[in-house]
Amino acid sequence: MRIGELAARAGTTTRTLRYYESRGLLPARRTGNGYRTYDEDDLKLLRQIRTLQDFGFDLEETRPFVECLRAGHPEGDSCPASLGVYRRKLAELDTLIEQLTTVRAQVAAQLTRAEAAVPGGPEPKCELGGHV
Amino acid sequence: MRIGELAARAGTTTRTLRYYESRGLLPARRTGNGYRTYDEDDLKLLRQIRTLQDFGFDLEETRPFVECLRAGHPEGDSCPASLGVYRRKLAELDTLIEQLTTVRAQVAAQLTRAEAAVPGGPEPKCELGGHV
DNA sequence: TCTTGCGTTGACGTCCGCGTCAAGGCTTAC
DNA sequence: GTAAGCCTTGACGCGGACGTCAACGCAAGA
Repeated sequence: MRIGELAARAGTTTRTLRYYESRGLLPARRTGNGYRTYDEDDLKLLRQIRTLQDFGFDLEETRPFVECLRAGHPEGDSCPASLGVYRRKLAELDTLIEQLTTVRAQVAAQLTRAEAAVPGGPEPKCELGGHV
Repeated sequence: MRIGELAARAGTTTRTLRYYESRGLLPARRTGNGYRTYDEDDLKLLRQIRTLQDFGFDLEETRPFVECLRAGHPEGDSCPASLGVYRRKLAELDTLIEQLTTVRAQVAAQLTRAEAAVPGGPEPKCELGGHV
């Protein structure tokens, strides 16, 4: 199949596929007239990449999975290198979630304090005891 | 004080201060020779910006806080607009944390599944019953 | 006087994953 | 024949918050 069809079947764009190729992630065979050609295996590789991208993996982080599939393994994560990426991503996510949770708490505290200092805030849920 | 001193006192760079000025966030007075001049109030504004930046606020999101201080209020969050930014940021953080938590769970599940399929993973904590 | 160390503006570089032309060639349907 | 719709490469744009020159001016101490 050609690039347009592959892109459509994977729910992405031709620009993206050419970008992946430029990164050496998804090289393409060529027909006589210079058109890129892909097969079902390429679609599988592409879907692996897209799934990981949707998870927030960097493109480079998808490379071990792609190479694993290309090496003939049934799944992209059937190789130790892929597992390593999983583990590093988990640690990264844990750190990030923890940081964001901390920030969230600080912002919430600031909001509470500021709301108390400026009672005339928008949308007071109800007037508790305050005779106006 | 001049730009270098202000940057040092706020723990940032002159480039950053010029950038803020270009965004209209922290305009500077000028001396006769064209040098930027700042006072203690500017330092306070700058610290407000930096604190919010450290929390992950976009530069534009710090603007209401800066304007609030410049309007003479004791704190950057003494104004309704600032409270609005707090609330939007909280909602944003909640959404983000939730998404990341979901992704984390999915990645963890993938890792568990893949580890089971490829038992020869690195660093087995201990050998349970497996005679080698 | 000369060097050092401030300051100035302007402009390009960075990172990442593409989007969006531009200018042209191939193929197919009408 | 020709128009539509695919393909090709190349190259600039974007967003955000600056970093990093370059080329210059101003000021103060040895």
